[in-house]
Amino acid sequence: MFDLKWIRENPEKFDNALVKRHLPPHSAEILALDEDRRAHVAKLQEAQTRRNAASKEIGRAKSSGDEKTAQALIDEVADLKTEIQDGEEEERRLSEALNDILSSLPNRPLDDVPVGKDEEANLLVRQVGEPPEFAFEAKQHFEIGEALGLMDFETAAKLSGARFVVLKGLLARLERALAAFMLDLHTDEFGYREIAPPFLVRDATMFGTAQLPKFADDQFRTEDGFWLIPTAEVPLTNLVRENIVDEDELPLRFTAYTPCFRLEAGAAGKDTRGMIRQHQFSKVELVSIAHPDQSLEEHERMTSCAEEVLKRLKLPYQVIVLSTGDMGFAARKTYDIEVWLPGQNMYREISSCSVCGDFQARRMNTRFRVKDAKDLRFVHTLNGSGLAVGRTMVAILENYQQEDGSVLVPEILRPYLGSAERITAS
RNA sequence: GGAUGGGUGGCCGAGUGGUUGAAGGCACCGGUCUUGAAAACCGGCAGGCGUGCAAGCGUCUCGAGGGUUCGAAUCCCUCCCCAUCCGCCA
Repeated sequence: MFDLKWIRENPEKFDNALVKRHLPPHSAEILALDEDRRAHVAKLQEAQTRRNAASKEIGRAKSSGDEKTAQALIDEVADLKTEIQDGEEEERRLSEALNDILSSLPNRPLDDVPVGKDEEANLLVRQVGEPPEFAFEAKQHFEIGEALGLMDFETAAKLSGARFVVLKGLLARLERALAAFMLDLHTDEFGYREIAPPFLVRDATMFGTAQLPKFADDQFRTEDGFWLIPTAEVPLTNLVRENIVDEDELPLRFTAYTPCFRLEAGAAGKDTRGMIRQHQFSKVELVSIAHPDQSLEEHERMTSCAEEVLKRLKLPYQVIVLSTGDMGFAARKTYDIEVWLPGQNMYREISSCSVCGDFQARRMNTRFRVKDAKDLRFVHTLNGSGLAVGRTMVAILENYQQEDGSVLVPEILRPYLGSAERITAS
């Protein structure tokens, strides 16, 4: 969502941002609507002013017993009434039209975001860790998991169809261990507050983080009108919807371990095998509600918090900055963290950390009161995966695989797995 | 699913047709007092939109929309949301 006043003053910047996102310019259309709307508002308010003045006079006339003057004024006001009603309706219509456009346009990329058509234009920021060398041919995670008898896609298909998995034994426990490890790290060391949020939310919540109205087709919806969250970003960010928060409690940092549900409507044929792309996966999410002056700094910090998970798991990864063509709708800038997958011989996304500026805050109407001034400003919001648990498991299986088909447990996870050092066929 | 009661400013909470955009309290801001702080006292303090260089002016908003009325937070209708009790249930 955008600030109309800002668009009025910076139409060319606004359009440039859209062009960077490979969308046609919209400022002319928006400003025409806006101008129309303001003209109507002015006219409407004028009529309202006259009505209000007349109403007051009616009160005075009546109380002084001047029925004749009162009646004349009443007749005058009756005419104004239809004018006002028509004006209100027109104003509502124009405001809605304006809102429909504004809420369907993506956020403006920051200036330092590489401009490009798609992921080809993403830029490498840094690489950390060395891909492991194997004396044998590295397998993909699903080969490893299935051979261990702990990862079962066939049974999952029986239960739920494609893009689901059943994990068993130590792999099921590994999922829980990873979540616990990540949450402990983010809460104990990085100051995030652990939240256990609802996984079903309503329209307004999905609108707040901008899944709605544009991406309804990517979401699961219950018959009762609830949406299954596609990420904990949705409930965590909306924790402060319609709130006025204290300036000195910023930044608010939240983390949650939740399942995420995605229709993957546009991903037919992509990553059909294995756990990479599922309708349901779990993720530990990080969300910050930040002061506008500190949101960029917070973005770097959040990214480093997510990276720390991979460092401690000793998984090699790289950080890239997404190009304007690859960035999500609400983001102004996004770092993706990609983990090395020996079985695929490539880096794959395991985390995405975005700073959204005031884009979501405007949709949620989340503000803070400026100290020593009484004006209200929109907060900035950020979100990042810290990390996607399923893909982290994939990375562990592939990076820690052994020639005999077993998988070593990263040291830091062993306390969470009953001291198990190795996952073997059961 | 059945039955009630509710939705008012950052928060609590008065207010059932006529300067009520809304008492009072809390919080917050400024000041007096104090060595400093607290307390006490005095003063300020809703948001959106429009207009204006600005001071300001206008307008809308008491969950949302519609209606009655010269006039609605207050009356009527529809919808949304919340709470409590009963039933069911982890």
